[in-house]
Amino acid sequence: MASGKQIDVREAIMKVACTTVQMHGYNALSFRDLGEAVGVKSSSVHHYFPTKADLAEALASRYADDFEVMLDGLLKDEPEHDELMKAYAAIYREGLADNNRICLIGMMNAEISSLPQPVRAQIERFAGVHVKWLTKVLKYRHPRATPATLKAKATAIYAALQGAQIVSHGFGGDTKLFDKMIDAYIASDLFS
Amino acid sequence: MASGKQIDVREAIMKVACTTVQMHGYNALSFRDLGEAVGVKSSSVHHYFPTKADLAEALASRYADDFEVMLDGLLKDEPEHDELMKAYAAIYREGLADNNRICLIGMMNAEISSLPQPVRAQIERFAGVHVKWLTKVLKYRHPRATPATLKAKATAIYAALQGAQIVSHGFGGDTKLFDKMIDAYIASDLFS
DNA sequence: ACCTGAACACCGTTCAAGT
DNA sequence: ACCTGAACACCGTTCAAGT
Repeated sequence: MASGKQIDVREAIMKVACTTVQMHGYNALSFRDLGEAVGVKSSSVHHYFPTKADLAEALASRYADDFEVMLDGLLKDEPEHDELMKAYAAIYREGLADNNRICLIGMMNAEISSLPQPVRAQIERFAGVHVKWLTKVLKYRHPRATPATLKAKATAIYAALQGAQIVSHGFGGDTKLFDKMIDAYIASDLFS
Repeated sequence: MASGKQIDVREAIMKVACTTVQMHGYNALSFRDLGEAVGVKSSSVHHYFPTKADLAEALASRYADDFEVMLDGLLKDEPEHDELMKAYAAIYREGLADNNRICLIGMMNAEISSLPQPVRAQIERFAGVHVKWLTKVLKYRHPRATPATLKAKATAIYAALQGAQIVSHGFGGDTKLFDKMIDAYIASDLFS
């Protein structure tokens, strides 16, 4: 049987809130707009998320969870290194192509000063998930490289993609610009 | 003789506003706080900058101007390529080390949806200044490379630095993290 | 449990009024 | 020219009151 209505509303709030933050940012997110979008008053939104920070924490936590599953899924078919890296870059590209959305955590990185500690913990966890995954992928390519070297490169790749996405976001979600950056990353061996 | 008081107030507003946006973002910038910081009421701030967007445009425009001068200044002594790139990366590092500030335009890239066209034009001009300068630097190294290849690499370097800075910003302005990313960029030949 | 309206101190903006 | 207070519709948040 289907879940109660309260879960639907909570779920609807999170969906709208996530895409809104990805498009416009945490500070541009309004509880009144959020309520209107899901058909309740802003005071009802507070019933599910007592404060805006609580909502941000829930969004960041689930976003990290989803990426952990998604990234592991990419490894299932044991694809080649270059295909894996292209698939990873494609994730960032898809956000831009769909209403000029950027990574939720990329946006939160910029707005970090507005976000309290529990949200920051999720932001760091998200980065950890990405760096761990990229380190794993790089290790197959460079089995004799030191863990520190692999991790540094993984972190650099993560940052480079966040940067390519945010700069492209500033240019109206220009996917052609994004593609050129990715090609240049590949040409410089940053991805290999 | 010294300039009139109106210039001092206008100048003070811009200085405080610039660092505030670099630290907290455009959407976190308040005309009331701004007035309090410079000793006037918020309605007086509107006398110098009719709207918040006008202030943002003035900030972005001057920021682009300042970088144009600063970057050209780096070429004056005709330093070696590697030194130039390290000097370029050091600019981003300095912001992080000073109250976890990020590039004004990097922050505006994230908050682009809150910014009207005149501000976006300055954001694009700023990116143009950086890409043009980086292309020039890269051309000395690769005199036979095509303009398109050089520009693509220059754009990728610009985005990679923006990303390294924003991710480090999310980690409390962690300059050690930033340095590791830069080292990985250098190791992968992204900067050469 | 879920929702609401009213209140509070905030926000950008406008404007008539001061000097 | 420069500054102000008051008003407007917004904002997150709280809370007593409903069902």
